[in-house]
Amino acid sequence: MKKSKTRFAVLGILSYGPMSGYDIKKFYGQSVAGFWSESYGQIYPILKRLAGEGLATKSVRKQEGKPDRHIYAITEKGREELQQWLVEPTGRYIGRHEALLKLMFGKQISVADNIIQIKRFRARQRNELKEVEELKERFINEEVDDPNIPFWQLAFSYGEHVNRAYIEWAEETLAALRKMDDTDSTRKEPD
Amino acid sequence: MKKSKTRFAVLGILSYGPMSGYDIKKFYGQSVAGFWSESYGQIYPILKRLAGEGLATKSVRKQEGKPDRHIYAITEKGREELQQWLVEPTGRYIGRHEALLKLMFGKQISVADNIIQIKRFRARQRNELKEVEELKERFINEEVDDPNIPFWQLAFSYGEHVNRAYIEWAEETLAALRKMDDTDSTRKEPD
DNA sequence: TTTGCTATATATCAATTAGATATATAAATG
DNA sequence: CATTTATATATCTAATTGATATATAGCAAA
Repeated sequence: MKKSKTRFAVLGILSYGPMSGYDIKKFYGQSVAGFWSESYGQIYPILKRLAGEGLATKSVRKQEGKPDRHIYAITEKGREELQQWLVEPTGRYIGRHEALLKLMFGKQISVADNIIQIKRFRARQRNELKEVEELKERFINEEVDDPNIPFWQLAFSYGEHVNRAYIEWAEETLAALRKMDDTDSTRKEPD
Repeated sequence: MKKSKTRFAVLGILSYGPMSGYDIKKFYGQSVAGFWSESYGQIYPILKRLAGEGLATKSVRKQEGKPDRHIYAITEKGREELQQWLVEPTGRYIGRHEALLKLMFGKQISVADNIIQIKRFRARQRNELKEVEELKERFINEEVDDPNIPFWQLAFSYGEHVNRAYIEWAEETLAALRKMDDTDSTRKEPD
């Protein structure tokens, strides 16, 4: 059977403190944007399941105007299961960068079109890099006093390394593409 | 509605020449191992669908002892749809490296255990790097004369850049972890 | 001032993807 | 002689993604 990573992504966040599904989604859309993500479609069912299994407890905080907040807190049993997972070896991970897939079929389009795609890729990763750098700064200087910060910094550093690698590769790839002879292309020139 | 990347991963491979589902799976498990993957669970249904939509044609080659080979070939219509997709802008991609997720909850385990995990990560990526380098060499020297090789080389180069970034990050992370004070850890020392 | 956007919140659904397994034969390995 | 690896197609469950539904409030622009 397959093992859900989301289950532990949720349990892990709860180790930071009691939270709602909305909070969890926000965390994975802001703080670690770029190197992890989760969707409501899994968060809410998993929170229910965790509560059912005694790995988390649920409490409801009523609010006026807005929907009630369903707050989940990790239990001792939950923390133990989390720790057990944390020390387990990790399986192989294969990413799926669409830009790279497209490049593999680059011969089907013009060199110019390939260049456009790689430039788009570079632009995106430059932007992601900028965001990670800002995030990193934000946690160094002002704000928040959280014992998990040292580990988040390691994650930000990951984002920096990987995005820099993407950008460097894009530069090299652009240079290589510019040297390519367009007559190779299978694609028909527009009439 | 969501857009399947596998559909184009299959169509794209068929642009290299007629192939069976088995061949396609083999390609995504060998040649570009590490930066793309596909499963039978999608390949076979998609091949059928592509044939149904006139984007590919099917022919059966009988074999003795072994199952028949169902060979699919891309049609002109299929090539056009592929090219259209190739020039489309690409959506944002967020990877999910389990090792990184685990690190975010690193405070829940001992520094020593965190180090073990990062070492495992480094070992894996070192291995992946070695494999990419070998693959790259193999296509430079001997073997195969395929017009798509220049594009595969760009993909191999991607693998080198990214894996090197992973490894460098792991080194830095190990250094940072070794400086960390273990008394922070929430985890109880074994009795 | 009303329209649209953003934020707060929970929740569900269909489509996509991952990973394992079933079936069957031949060749290679120990 | 037994087991593993390779050839092949095919299917199934579970996990994941991405969009949408529902409902209220605050804010800014047209």
